[in-house]
Amino acid sequence: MQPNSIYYMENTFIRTCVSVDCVVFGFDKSQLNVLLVQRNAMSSSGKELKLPGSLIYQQEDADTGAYRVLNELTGIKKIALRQFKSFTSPKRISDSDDVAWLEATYHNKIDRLITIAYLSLGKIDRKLHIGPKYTTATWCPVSQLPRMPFDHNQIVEEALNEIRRWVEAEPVVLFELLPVKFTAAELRRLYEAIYHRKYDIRNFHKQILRMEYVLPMEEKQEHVAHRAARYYKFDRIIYNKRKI
Amino acid sequence: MQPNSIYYMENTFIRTCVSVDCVVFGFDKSQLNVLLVQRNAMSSSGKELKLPGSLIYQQEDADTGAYRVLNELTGIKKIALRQFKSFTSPKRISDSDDVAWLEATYHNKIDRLITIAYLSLGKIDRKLHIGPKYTTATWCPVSQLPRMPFDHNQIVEEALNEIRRWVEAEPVVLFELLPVKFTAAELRRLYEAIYHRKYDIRNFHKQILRMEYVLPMEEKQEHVAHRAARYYKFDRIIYNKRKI
DNA sequence: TCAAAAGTGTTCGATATACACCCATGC
DNA sequence: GCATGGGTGTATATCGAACACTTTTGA
Repeated sequence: MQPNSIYYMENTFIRTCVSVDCVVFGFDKSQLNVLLVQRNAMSSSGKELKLPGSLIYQQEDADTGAYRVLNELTGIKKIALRQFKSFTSPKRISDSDDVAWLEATYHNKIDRLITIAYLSLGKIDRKLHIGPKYTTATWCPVSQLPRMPFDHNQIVEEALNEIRRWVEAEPVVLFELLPVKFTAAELRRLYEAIYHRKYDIRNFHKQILRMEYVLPMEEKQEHVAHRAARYYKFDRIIYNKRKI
Repeated sequence: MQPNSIYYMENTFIRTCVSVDCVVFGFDKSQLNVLLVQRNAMSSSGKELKLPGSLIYQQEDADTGAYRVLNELTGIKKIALRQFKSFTSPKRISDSDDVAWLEATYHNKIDRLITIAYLSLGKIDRKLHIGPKYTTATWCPVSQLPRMPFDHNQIVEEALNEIRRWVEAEPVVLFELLPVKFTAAELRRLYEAIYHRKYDIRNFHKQILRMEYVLPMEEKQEHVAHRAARYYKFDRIIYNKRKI
């Protein structure tokens, strides 16, 4: 029996901590932003911003942990959330700064850590009620993300793909990213940000007409230096009645 | 500070084992089947069949663990595999039979276990080279699944949704489920099994024409008690060249 | 009066759906 | 010759893409 056979390794099954990390997207005029938190400045690596996350507790499942993280961060109780991938590489905590930060934060020696990544969406103008764990939270445009600890940059990359699948399965989530009343151009720019392509304005108006749960309002923009745009609103009742 | 506040709980972050469980689908004439293994008969619960799976090792990521499980089970080295969801509820190992089986199998007290579920596809007529861990493996029609341990029934349910997403993203996986040469009717019945709906025969032929990587062959069925059907084959080169 | 963005219609090709009859083979 | 399943074509609706000009408003 060789030392590296599977039989030799049977007594080294991992026992590991498990964390959740949340990629919360917001939308601001023309681009997607990610909500990042500041980790206590004790690093020389310059990686001060990271995804909000937490180890999960003994009696907690991952969904509950993710809700807890977002609630501590934003004060929001009800928020749509979607697990999208686990990240399990043994190398994901190889950076010594990251190891040191983990041990300082959780008062435990942590040799392995897997994380379950969640996707969520928020309105960017909502006030954040930041809990005691983090000092600041920042919306950061996805095109200008800093280098982050662990594999958080990769997690955001994959979240950007997942958001399309989510929108296709449940278009309602789009309207989590927009104000209650929004213009056709705002909705179009949101699609453009998510799908990373341009949409023809005329065709897009037809597309809105087909979304029977997006209702035109009488109200229009005011004090804009061009023809005022009509506002639309999302109708949840019609949305829930639609057949798919 | 209340005993049940998050601060109190900070010293009870989980350290847990992590497993992978693989849902391997096969296709047989008209329905999807799942590859199940027999767990050593020591239970009174009647839950003898389960998804193939394993705890993962200290230096192994989950993908590697899933490849290892399938390789031990089938002897196949190269197999398409897709992580699709983690299952983390503390209650998923509440059944006492399941707890006892875990401890007998892994020689460890296991109080919590999260699993990362994988989806894979195999040809149902392939000979299985079953490794030492399990005695038998069985293809079980998804319509006749037994009650299985842990949350394995739920995992299969979710895999049945995931397979559609996978097929849409990478249609190549369909042909993992079919023999090298197959008839239009076989491909159609595979779609019907995956999408759980009927397809019109004439329209389906047009759909095959549009799949430029599905080539008609000269060869036809022989010794069938009806008009012989043409065989088709999947052309991987054309498939890889296609623009999406 | 100008700059800036809003709003609007038609055409084309591709795709999805509905639908009914003849063909080849083994028994 | 008959039962069984294989193979074929047309018509309609919907959808996505391409494309240019007029309208409204504040500065």
